[in-house]
Amino acid sequence: MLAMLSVRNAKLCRMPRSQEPFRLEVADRLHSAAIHLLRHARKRDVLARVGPARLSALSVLVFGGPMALGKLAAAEQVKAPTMSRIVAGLKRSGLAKIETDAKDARRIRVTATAKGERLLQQARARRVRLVAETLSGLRGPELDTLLKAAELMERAVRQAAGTR
Amino acid sequence: MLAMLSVRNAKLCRMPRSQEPFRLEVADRLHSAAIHLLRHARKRDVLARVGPARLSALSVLVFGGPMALGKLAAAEQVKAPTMSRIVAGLKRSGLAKIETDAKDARRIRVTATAKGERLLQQARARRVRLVAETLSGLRGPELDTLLKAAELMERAVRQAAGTR
DNA sequence: CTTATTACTTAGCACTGCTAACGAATTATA
DNA sequence: TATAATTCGTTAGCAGTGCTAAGTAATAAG
Repeated sequence: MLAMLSVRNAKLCRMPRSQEPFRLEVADRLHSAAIHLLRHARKRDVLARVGPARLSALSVLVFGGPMALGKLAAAEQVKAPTMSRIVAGLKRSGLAKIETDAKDARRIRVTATAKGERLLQQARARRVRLVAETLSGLRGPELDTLLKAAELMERAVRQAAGTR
Repeated sequence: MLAMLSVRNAKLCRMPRSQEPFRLEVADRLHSAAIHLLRHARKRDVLARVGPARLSALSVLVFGGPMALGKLAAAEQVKAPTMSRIVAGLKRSGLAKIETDAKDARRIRVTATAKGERLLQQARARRVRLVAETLSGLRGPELDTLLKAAELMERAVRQAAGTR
C-alpha cells in the first residue's frame, strides 16, 4: 500500500548521492515490500507470547553473550529506557537474568537463561517458517535474488549505522 | 540480531515445500534484514507526527480511493477495531473524513482529505529518503538486485494473502 | 572534594495490535 | 411477515513498544 508513489520525477540537479532517482525508486519499493512481508508474517505469529522487541533482544543475548543494558540498547537501536523495560519483561518471564557488574556498580549484566534460549529457538523457528511459507511460491533463482538482497540490506544498515 | 540461527540442519524428509532448507535460510536472512532496515529508517523518522499505521492507511486511501472500514482493515491486514481507531485518529487530525454509505447504513466511507494527501506525500518522501540514505553505499547492480527482491516480496505476499 | 559524566530506572505520554462484548442494520429463513 | 442469523462498525480494556524528561547512584575529572 505504500509503493504507489512515483519517485521518478525527482529533480536531478544538486542532489546527494542517496537521492538519485533510481536509488529513491528502489528505496521506495523495498521499504514497502519489507513492511508488507513482516506484517504478513506477524499476522500469523500470535503463538509467541513474547513480543518482537523482547524476542529480538533475547536473540542478541543468546548469540552475543551477556552484556550491559546500554550495549544491548545500542545493538537494538533503541533508547535506554525502552531497553530497560524490555529487559524487565524478560526477567519477569524468566527468560533473562540480571547481575551487577563487579567492576562498575552502575552497570548491569543481562544474561539469557536456559529457558530463554529454548524459547528463542522455538519462536524464531516458527517465525522463519512463516516467512518461508510466504515465499513458498518462489523458485530457486528467485530465492537466490532474495538472499543476495538480504545480504545487501544488512551490509547497508551496518554501514549506515556505523557511519552515523 | 535475528540472523544468526542456522537453519541448515532442518530435517529433509516429509516437509512441505516451504520448509526446504534453502527456503528457510532465505526466509531467515530476509526476515532479519527487513527488520533491521525498517528499524534503521524508523530511527530518524520522528518528524512525521502521524505514526506508521495511520500513514499506511492514509496511503491506501490516497491511492486506492475512498473505501469502507472493513476493506481498509483487510488491505492493511489488521482487525476492524484497530482500523476503527486508526481512522478515528485520521479524522481527528483532519487527514480523512467519514461519510455514511447510502446503500448500507452499517458501512462508512472513509476518504482522504486534501490535507491528508499533502501530508502523505511529504511524510512518504521523507521516509523514502531515509531508506535511500541507508542504501547510499550500494551501486547500480546491487540496487537492481534489491529492486528485483522488492518485487518478489510483494508478489509473494500478495499470493500468500490471496491463497489463505 | 567538588563537579561533570555515565548508567540505569521511573513516570508518563502516544501509537498499535489484540479479543470480547455491544448496538445497529441487513439478510436469510420459517 | 416475523424471527433468527449474519455483517459492520464501535467501545472498553489489555499488552507491547517507542519516546522524552527527570531522578538516583556510581564513577571520572578538575
